[in-house]
Amino acid sequence: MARIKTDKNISRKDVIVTKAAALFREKGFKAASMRDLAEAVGVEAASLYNHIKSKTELLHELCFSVANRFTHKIDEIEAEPISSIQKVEKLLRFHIHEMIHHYEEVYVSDREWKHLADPYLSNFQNQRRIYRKRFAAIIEAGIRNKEIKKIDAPTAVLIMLHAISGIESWHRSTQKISAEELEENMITILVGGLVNH
Amino acid sequence: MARIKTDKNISRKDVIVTKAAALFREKGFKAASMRDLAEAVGVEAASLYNHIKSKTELLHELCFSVANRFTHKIDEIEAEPISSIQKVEKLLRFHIHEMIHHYEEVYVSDREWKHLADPYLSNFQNQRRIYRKRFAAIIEAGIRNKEIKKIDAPTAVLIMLHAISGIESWHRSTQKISAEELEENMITILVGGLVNH
DNA sequence: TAAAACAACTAACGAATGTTAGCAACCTTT
DNA sequence: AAAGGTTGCTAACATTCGTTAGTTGTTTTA
Repeated sequence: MARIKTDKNISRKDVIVTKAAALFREKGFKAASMRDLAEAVGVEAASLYNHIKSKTELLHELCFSVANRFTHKIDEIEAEPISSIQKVEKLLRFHIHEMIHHYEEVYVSDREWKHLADPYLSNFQNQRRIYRKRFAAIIEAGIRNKEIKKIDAPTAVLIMLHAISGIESWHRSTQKISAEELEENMITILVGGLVNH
Repeated sequence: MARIKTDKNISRKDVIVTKAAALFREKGFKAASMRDLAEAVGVEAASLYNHIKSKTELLHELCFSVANRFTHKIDEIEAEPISSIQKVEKLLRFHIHEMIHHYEEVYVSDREWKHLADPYLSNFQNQRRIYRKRFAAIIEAGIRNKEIKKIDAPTAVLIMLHAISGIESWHRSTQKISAEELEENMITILVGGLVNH
């Protein structure tokens, strides 16, 4: 009976959630089976249920842990006494870091949230909608004081968020530029597309 | 026995493929069942097999019809005697049009190609890789003659392509700006992020 | 060291999935 | 109107799925 290996401060459930993120990212939530997950963890499928309630619970945990990180970050940035364009840049850099260093989680949260069930689904959609509105509000403030081009702010938000999800392809590519170069290139293009020249 | 309704020049198979695109977009390929599709078409599940070979065939058709359209377009644009930045803009506008007017197909091709089976999977990945290289080559030419900022071209391609897939959110939003405004905003931001000021 | 808790196992369940077989109804052509 | 092809139906299949029950082994607690 090979137990799930755990270090201190990392529960068996955490191990399962992490492996689930990798698996859901690779195959998609629906296509990834609990038997696949069990194999990745090194255990029988039924044994997983000593640690988790359901497959969907895994998705909840992933989606909301990511969503909460972004919500906290925008709380923080909104409060800072810096220009709008600096706020946008900070937010973008945070998105880029998250996408680089917590790839699997963020990716799953981004692509697989559709498979959440209510009430989680509605909650998640709400949280996302509000986040985007707050992001758009920062951009709109920047437009008002002429830091940023006259553009439709919600459209700009869409572009920014989706552009960053392109880091997915960077992860999968064989000839990667460094993470730092990637970040600087993205900032150059995206912020460059916003600022008023 | 209610037959699948067809107009002239549109086969029953076409009807099924179109409905499949909508369904795969809404639920994802794996989560959409043939019984769901049958219901959308107005027929029993087994009856679908008089017109198609398999569920996967539907995905092939969708993915490659989209991929081929993009390949043909880049063939066309490469041959035109215009500046690099104009080529980029033309390509972006084509992507935007496709994403606006053939939303379901394009979205499915973009998100669900992972569920293709070999040899289709490899073919598709190849076609995509080559397309992106050709796109990057256009950008690199623009960098060489100083039309475009010094940036990593493959990264720029990722940003452009993924940014455009953000139109997905525009489709789902209730308060839409017009398609024309959307297009102009996207071009402003994306081309603005590339050009050398 | 005995008892309690935790975490693994095997077996199986009911539901859902893609697909096939066999047959009936419809349409087109002759 | 007969014949043949097309398109639909019902029934069923083999798998796979998420999950539960019941049990055994292992670790922690007292």
